[in-house]
Amino acid sequence: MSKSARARTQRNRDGQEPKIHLGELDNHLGYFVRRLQHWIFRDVNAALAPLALDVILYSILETIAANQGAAQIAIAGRLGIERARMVALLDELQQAGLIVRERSEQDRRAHALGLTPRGRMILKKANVAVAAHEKRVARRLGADNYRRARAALAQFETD
Amino acid sequence: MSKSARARTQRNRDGQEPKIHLGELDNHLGYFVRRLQHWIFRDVNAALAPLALDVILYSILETIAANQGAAQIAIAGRLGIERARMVALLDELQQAGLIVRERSEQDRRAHALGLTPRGRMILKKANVAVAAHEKRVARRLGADNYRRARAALAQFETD
DNA sequence: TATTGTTATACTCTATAACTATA
DNA sequence: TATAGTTATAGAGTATAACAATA
Repeated sequence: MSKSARARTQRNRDGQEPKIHLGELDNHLGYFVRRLQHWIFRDVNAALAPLALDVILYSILETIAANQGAAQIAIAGRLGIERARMVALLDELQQAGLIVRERSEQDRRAHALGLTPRGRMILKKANVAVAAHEKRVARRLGADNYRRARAALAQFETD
Repeated sequence: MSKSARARTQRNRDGQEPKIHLGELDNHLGYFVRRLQHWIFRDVNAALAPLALDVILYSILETIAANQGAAQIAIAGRLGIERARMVALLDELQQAGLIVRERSEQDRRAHALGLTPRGRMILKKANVAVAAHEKRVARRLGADNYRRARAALAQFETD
């Protein structure tokens, strides 16, 4: 190993950690997206924890609310959740008394999903918590950056 | 269930799936970030697969290259990887002959990480593949959106 | 006492395949 | 034959705790 390389394993003179550079990663949107996503994920989950929800359960509740009577596979497909995994997530929401699964009259293979009164009440509280989280994201990112990022990313459509 | 709710479990007249709305999710940066991150993750991993790498192994290689001689914990900390998980990832890179772990002369607990000649060669090819991926992201997002998103997100600093 | 690398464990997430009841 | 929901399983990712060597 070169002398300069060896030097980087040491602490600096002032006792600080040596600064780690990112190389090409600094030019890749994917790195920044992953870093932001990680922070957002933890912050929003902390915000939802008092309601016994996480961001996935919340997203399912909100999507059911916006599409009363939709089938499991439709909600799962829109949110990018495997239908096999959806089963356990809906079991959880149902056991918590937040949703109902009724057999669809049009297609008796399908379950028509809906919120219970309690589900609507919890969702309302969740939306308050998530709005507060969203403000933290905006403050953290800076108001202008937040607006620009949201505008830019909102136009991305998955296959 | 109401008649309108019941209607949404059906296909439309033209046989198309009924459109699923996102409700409040449409106002949350986190939803867009997650969606983009998912697409990027799959695309970059497909780009790196021919080199027997994924985006995590690539990120480690690139960061080692930019910080020759750094310790495992320093690289792991910068990339947000648990040091326990780092062990298996470095095992993989070492078995593939891409990196070396030398005992640090300054701190004999630590491993000084470095790339082998083969590691440098593979990393060079990986950076070509990732640059092509980055162009796909930019095209998919639109050149302006891509620039705005990168500029906005680059300023986000994790704790 | 604290830290680096390591091992082990448990939990979650993802991806598949197969089964049932319906279409 | 194909689809919606379900069950089961294997692999990957994440989070912890504990240990040996070293600081």
